[in-house]
Amino acid sequence: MLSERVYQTLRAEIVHGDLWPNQPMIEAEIAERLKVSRTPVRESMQRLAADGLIVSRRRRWVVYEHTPEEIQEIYEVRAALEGQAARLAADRADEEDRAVLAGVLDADAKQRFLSGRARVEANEQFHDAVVRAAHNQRLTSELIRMRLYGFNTRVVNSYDADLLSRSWSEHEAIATAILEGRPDQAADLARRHVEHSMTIIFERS
Amino acid sequence: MLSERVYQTLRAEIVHGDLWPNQPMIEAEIAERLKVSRTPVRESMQRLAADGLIVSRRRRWVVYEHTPEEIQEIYEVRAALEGQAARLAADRADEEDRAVLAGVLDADAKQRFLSGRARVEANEQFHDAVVRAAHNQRLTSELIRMRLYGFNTRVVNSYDADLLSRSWSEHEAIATAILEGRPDQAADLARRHVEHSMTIIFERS
DNA sequence: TCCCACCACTGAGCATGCAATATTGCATGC
DNA sequence: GCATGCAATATTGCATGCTCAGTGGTGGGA
Repeated sequence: MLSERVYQTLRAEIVHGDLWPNQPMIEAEIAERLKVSRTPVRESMQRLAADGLIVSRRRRWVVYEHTPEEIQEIYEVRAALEGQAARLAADRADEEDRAVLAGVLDADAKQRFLSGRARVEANEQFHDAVVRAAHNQRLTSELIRMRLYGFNTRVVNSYDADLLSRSWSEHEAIATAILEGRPDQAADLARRHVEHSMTIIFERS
Repeated sequence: MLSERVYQTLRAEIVHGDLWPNQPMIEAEIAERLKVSRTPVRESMQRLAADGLIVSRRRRWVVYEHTPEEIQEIYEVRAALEGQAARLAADRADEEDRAVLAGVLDADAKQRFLSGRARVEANEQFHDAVVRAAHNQRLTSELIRMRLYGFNTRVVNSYDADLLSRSWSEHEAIATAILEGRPDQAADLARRHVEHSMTIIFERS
């Protein structure tokens, strides 16, 4: 379906940062650029608006700029979900999940993360490994929705060496709690990990 | 906007149970019934599909029927969010929140709930009071999304006197933890409360 | 009688036209 | 020089027509 393709394209452009907050999104312009009619573009707009990525202001679509308060709120929701993911992972991780989790935390990955070369990717891989071990598809998709904002990438990219190191230790602690089957502790650590990264955003700005 | 009105109408019809799972939703039919053209109906379909309420099967829209596994997944997500709401409420509830929370748990409300007369409403009022005290708009809207499924209402309606009583006690315990400012305990109790109601669905079916 | 092929029909995907409305720029007056 | 009102323009909201895919029904042959 064209409308699906348009939606994916626009969403990627917003999250990746090609389209900036407050930038107007003009139906006809996008339609021409993507070589489709306005109809699939309109349908994509509805979905992007439901995702909270764009908003209609005075009969115009613009990329939405989240206020600091809203970013904090999103992080609080995400903290709850990452906590639940870690909890369920500690209960349910099978052999394959454990292998994946151990894999994303090996010495090689640590080097890449701490050096900053692939910090965003390594970070995502860890959180993906946890959520995957939770065996809950809905939780997975909700967490993807929460990570679907432009500001997430910026956060991890703003870490200095000290914070990268601290963040990695937290990952290790969460993984250990999961692998050793301590759901309450895993949930607590994961929640605090997200809360911690949240406070960093606001200290910096 | 017509498309907004159509969306609200259809969503309400699905959640309320006027439209049944697997029932086909025909664009032209709905357009005629609601006296609008097919365009706003199409746009509503996109949003309903994003909500997971309808699904396109072989080029036709039908009301989606969640599998038991998916219902369990949704409850696990909701457990995490209600837990977080209770945690934040324990940290942040102001005088007005406390009054509301006490109000929905007074002797009169208890009577109405236990007698079964207004069980669904009283249940929603309690959870609303908690989420309101959490002072997090995003968490509120995510929780509303989670309660937006037809099966939720059916759950509370299937409670017998014993379960109603047990459920009320859990509400009281959560409220106490919030009012006395014990976030960890409030979160734990709220999460277990949702998990508990979840297990009931599956024991019954 | 049963099975298969073909055809008509239903309904969604997309394009486009038209109307309504908000915005912008310009002219005019104070 | 600045404010105000009007006209032109930009852009969305909605309606409708066309096309194509999937479905079901019907007729003919084994």
